[in-house]
Amino acid sequence: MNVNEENLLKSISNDALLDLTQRYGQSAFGFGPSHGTGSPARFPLTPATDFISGQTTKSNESGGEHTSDDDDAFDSLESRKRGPSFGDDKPGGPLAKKSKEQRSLRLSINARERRRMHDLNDALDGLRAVIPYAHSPSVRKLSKIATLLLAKNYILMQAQALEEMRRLVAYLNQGQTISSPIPTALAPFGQAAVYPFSSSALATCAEKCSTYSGTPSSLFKHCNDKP
DNA sequence: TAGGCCATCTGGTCCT
DNA sequence: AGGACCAGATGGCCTA
Repeated sequence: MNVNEENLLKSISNDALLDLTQRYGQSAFGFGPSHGTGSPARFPLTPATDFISGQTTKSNESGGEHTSDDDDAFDSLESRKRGPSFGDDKPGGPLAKKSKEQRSLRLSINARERRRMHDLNDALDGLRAVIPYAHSPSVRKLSKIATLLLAKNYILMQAQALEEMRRLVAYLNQGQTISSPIPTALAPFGQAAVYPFSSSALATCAEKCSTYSGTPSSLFKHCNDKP
């Protein structure tokens, strides 16, 4: 992990997300209509390096293009692709000095580790799939750290929205038992003077973000504001 | 060209 | 003993 990522982790709630949004587009956390078809990518990618080509050219991208059945073959293939310092199957390489059994064991361990990392990447892909950000061919795939940080914030945001809804339901129930039902025209969204929360507070972060058209930095400030 | 991100290898540690 | 997990090292690819 590099210094920037450490800083991101230390300041997840504000600066980190600011940074991530700036890097991954203002439609990060964009809901509804903007989801996938929203604002243009903040990463002006050339056609040759867009998301699609990135997937195809990056042979080791998560998702795994090989199964565990061909691990051994893949192992030596990857070793060849990686270059001289990974001489596990080359004369003079680390494994060359070891016995055949040790080498076999090492290759087996490597394959297992590779499989484990592929599983981890599959899980991260699954997480990316449910995180609301611009899933667009022209937008770079979220990095691992960005995926985790955005997922965390998304969960916090959903929890906040849920809490708002609970408070709203509690308020409505209270109003029905104590006084007459609230007329439709006086629905909470239009009754800041009566309803304990402001209309802006009623709109969940998700709703706010879905209609937001400002800069990413102010978007996340917006979402982090307490009602 | 530097920096970010990634996949892989590797050795160590812990757990079953 | 074998497998899972982890962190460090390394090199490749891509972008600004």
